[in-house]
Amino acid sequence: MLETFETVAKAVADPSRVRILKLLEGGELCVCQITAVLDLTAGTVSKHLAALKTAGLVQQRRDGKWAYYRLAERAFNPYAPTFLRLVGAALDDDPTVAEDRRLLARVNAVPLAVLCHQGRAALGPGCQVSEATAAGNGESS
Amino acid sequence: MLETFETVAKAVADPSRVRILKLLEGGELCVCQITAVLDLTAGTVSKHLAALKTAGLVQQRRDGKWAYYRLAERAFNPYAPTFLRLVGAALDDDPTVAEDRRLLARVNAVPLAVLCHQGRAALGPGCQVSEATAAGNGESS
DNA sequence: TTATCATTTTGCCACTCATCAAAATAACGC
DNA sequence: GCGTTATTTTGATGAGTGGCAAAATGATAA
Repeated sequence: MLETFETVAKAVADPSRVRILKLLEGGELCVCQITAVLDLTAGTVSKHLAALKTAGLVQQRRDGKWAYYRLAERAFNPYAPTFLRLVGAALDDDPTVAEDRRLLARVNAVPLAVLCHQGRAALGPGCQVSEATAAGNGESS
Repeated sequence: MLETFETVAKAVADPSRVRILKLLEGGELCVCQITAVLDLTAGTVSKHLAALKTAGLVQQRRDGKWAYYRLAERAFNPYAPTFLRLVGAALDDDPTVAEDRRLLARVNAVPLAVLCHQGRAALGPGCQVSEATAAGNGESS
């Protein structure tokens, strides 16, 4: 019991995983979509999703090559719904979460095949975290 | 914001700290009382309490040599009350938590001075975790 | 079957963390 | 002040973890 609780709490205690949960509030997403928003390696995102799944916080659906994840509606972990509600009620005004949602909107405009192949680059200029994000970011040439 | 959330979530994601929170539901406790129940080093318990305090989950009160901790009523961390409610509503039927409460009852029967000095030994026989806890534990002689 | 692509798994590394033992503080009593 | 006692802090250590790169797996298309 304590261990079950610990599993869910640990799953929620990581910022990347919380960001994923907040993204999934808008509906199910493909792994490569999440990867593009978070700007992490696909392997890393996959591991995070596995942790969330083990904790009973998300469910998986496979459609061909793509794997879709969504917030768990049927919870085998008794504490999962409570934590999901908690996360759902929190962080809506967090800047990172807000930015993630903004990026998600652009991600949704890109076909999956293109997105999976190009990654974050498919979002066009102004979305490369690595450079000129904090600065003015005004490359026009 | 995300970081603030993370701090509280991480604080709750450790079994020892959850046990402390569940103990404090019965009212404020001295460090040595918590130490006796959890059967950990005083230093370890102190560090756990510091983490809970940083997360805004508990408050501290000093009375002479003794330091008392209690669940936070005034929360400077906006997520603390939610997590406290969550923990408060959970794990009441967990065996470890139940056993901790049983031990706490015995701890409360011992004067602080004695408890602090003798530690868990002050609880009398049958409370030494190291031996004969999983077994029948029936010493009657 | 073979090639291709999305996802997952696996090493690996840097870093965090829970724990203990011991030293350092804090607070009392003398 | 000095000694005692409770708590906190400080190394030190072993276990766990998030990240990436690359290999392995799953699944489609040719």
